[in-house]
Amino acid sequence: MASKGITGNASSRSTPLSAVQERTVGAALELFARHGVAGTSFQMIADALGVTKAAIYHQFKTKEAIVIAAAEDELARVETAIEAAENEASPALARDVLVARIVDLAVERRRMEGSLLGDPVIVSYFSHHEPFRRVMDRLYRVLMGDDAGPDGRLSAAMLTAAIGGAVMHPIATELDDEALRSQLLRLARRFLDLPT
Amino acid sequence: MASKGITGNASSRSTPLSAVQERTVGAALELFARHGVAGTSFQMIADALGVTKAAIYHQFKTKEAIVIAAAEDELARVETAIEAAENEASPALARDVLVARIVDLAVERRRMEGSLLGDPVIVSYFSHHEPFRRVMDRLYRVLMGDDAGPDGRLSAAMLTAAIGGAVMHPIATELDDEALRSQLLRLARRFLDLPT
DNA sequence: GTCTATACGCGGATAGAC
DNA sequence: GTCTATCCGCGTATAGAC
Repeated sequence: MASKGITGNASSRSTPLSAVQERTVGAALELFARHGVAGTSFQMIADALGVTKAAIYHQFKTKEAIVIAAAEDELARVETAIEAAENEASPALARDVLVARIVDLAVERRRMEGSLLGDPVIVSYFSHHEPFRRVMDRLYRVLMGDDAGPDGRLSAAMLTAAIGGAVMHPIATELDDEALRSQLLRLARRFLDLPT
Repeated sequence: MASKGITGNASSRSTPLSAVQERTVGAALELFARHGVAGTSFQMIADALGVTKAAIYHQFKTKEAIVIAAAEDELARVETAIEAAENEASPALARDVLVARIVDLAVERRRMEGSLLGDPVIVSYFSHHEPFRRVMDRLYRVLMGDDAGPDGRLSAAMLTAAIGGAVMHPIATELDDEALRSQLLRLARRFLDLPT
């Protein structure tokens, strides 16, 4: 669950992370999920890793750097899903696969999605982050087809927001993973006008 | 924009707020929008109001209390929208009105929605908050009809998450209010299977 | 890379006078 | 209700040894 198999050549990351850094980001991610980004301190991350704060400063110069690395880590997961979809035989199949994988991802990582996507730091960072935009572009192209107008991008944003937002919604708290997954999949497909 | 006309009898708030408290919440809300909940300190709120921290502590015993009051303020806006919808002549009309008003609300308050809905404090507070659940129930009843199965609630959650999430999505940053509004309305109606 | 030690500032919160 | 003053703790960050 921590840091294997996310990377590959998928990562549109500024600087590749060392193994130690990956561990740090993994620990941070788990803490972000429980306490929120702002609610997670260097001290907590250090404790979780069994090292001192100073040790972490060696890998990341600021807390923001960790947050961004974590966000890029999550983005890489999405990229991996997109790549899997793009390798499908037909556009229709690609779309099916992608929707399913996005839903899986969101459910599996329910706690992270919220803390990260909601964080002001991340939002502003990603809004002028080229790699992020490219990922969103690929995403919406698979989802909406090449012929999607300029509005396609917002549709994709809305769908991902819907999925990401729904899993962290208070209402979803009561549902177990399986129920949540099947419901989301059904609703997402309806949003895309696919047969349910 | 600050504190008029939101209340009425709509407010399912624990304790009604005094005029001073309303001012404080208004200022807090604006700061939350810009800096996030965690990024907003008592000091900042005090500065915005031109008073000292201690003065604020007289109105709210903890920072959490302010956050909750702010969230309830936003919730009251939703309630007002629901009430307006419920007063419509037909269920179909009610649904149309509600969708439109929810979209309006989200666009108008794009910055708040995100900071608040994403905040861990709010999420956990609302998840066992009866008034909030009642509001969501009324919401989904208007949107989905009385005959909505047990899944109706999640559908409503997903729709509101979709709208709320889309407005704070990095992609939406580039759109002006009017474009965002019309796009969201179109997509939301499609989600509900309404004629576009 | 990791440690100990230390600094600095700020945020949350309280006491008590006006 | 608002002020001044003050406490405490924690988060961020750096220096310098191992």
